[in-house]
Amino acid sequence: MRNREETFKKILETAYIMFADKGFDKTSLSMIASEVGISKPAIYYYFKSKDELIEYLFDEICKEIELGNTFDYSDMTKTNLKHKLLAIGYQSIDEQKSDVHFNKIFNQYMLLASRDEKYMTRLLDIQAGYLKSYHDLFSYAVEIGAISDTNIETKAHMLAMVIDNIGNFMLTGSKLDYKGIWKEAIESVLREQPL
Amino acid sequence: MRNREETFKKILETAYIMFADKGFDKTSLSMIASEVGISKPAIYYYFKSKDELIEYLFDEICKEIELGNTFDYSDMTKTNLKHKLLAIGYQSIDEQKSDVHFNKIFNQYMLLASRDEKYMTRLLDIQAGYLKSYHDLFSYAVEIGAISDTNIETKAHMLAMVIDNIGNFMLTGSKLDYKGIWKEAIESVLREQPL
DNA sequence: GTCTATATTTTGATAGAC
DNA sequence: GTCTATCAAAATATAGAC
Repeated sequence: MRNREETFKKILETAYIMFADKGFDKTSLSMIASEVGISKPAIYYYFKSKDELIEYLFDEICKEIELGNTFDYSDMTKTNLKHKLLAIGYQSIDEQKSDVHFNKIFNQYMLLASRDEKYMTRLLDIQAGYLKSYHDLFSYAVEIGAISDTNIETKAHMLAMVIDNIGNFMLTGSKLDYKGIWKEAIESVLREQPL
Repeated sequence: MRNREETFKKILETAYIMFADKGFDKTSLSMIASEVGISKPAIYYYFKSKDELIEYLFDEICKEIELGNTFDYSDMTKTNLKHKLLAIGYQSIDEQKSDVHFNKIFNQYMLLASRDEKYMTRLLDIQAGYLKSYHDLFSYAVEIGAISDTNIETKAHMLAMVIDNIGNFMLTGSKLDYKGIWKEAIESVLREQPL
């Protein structure tokens, strides 16, 4: 016997994992119910349709991303910029390892978005915020004189592309030197153009 | 009235587009048949199941990728290396624009792969070949003395990450300066470390 | 809140005529 | 080769009892 809140949470957690592992379409409400330990109609007490469950999960994931979408660079200095950037990527890589489900389910929402504007607008927002967080960091680095201000937006986008795709590659199980790749990306970007 | 070969081809083309647009699960054989202009059972004359159709399409796509997975750098010189690299990325970006379906369907196979080893092994092969093609190009550049040989594998992987993810970002419809990002990636990588 | 029972729809797939 | 007719399975969703 569980109360409303506990069951609700359990459904969300179970759906998150099963949707990630098997995909939205290959995960039926019966399967989720069975895994949660309730009957299928019980799910309809909490969500009025499967699509609503999928959408609710999407909202939760979006909120969590938006929370972690900014960097703390209050203690950034001319000398520790490179260290800061390295740490950002390394942390992202480590997080990837600890939550294997996130990227799988997120990629499914990306596909959903290409067919449903409701998802698309939200994802574009997140993407823009994601790119902006790198740009803001570089702007600050320029402000404190840590780097020159040439092409900082493009550089920021380039780094975002690298770390984002590292996540995709990790999903496939390829054993590459991801931290090395990130380090190379940072060092490349920070190398100043010789005149 | 069509002959066997024509109908077969039409089914494949139609399935490719519909699977990309709506997804494997949301595209039924009835819908494909209707679009092709035949009845659903007619499809079973050519493919013994929906899964087989999906798999056949996968094989075709893989073959095509493998064909375009190598670069021609026979005419590479010390002075045109940067131009060569730029051209490779620009071409990839332009191709992306002309075939909007490719990345959509390919991402679905990536998800399939995470649940089916048959797809995974093939995709890992392709991925490895993809990364290797960049590595080989850099090795050749070292050979002809166009660049130093420090970290060339990592650099190659970094570039591959960038151009590959540009494709993903383009899929979302984000209007970024993709060619600028690629140019920045190339210039960053080619900048030699000051001693 | 959760259940059993059931309605409804759709899908993948087959049988068999032409 | 393609069709009509049909099957069996599975899914979403609802009704109504407890």
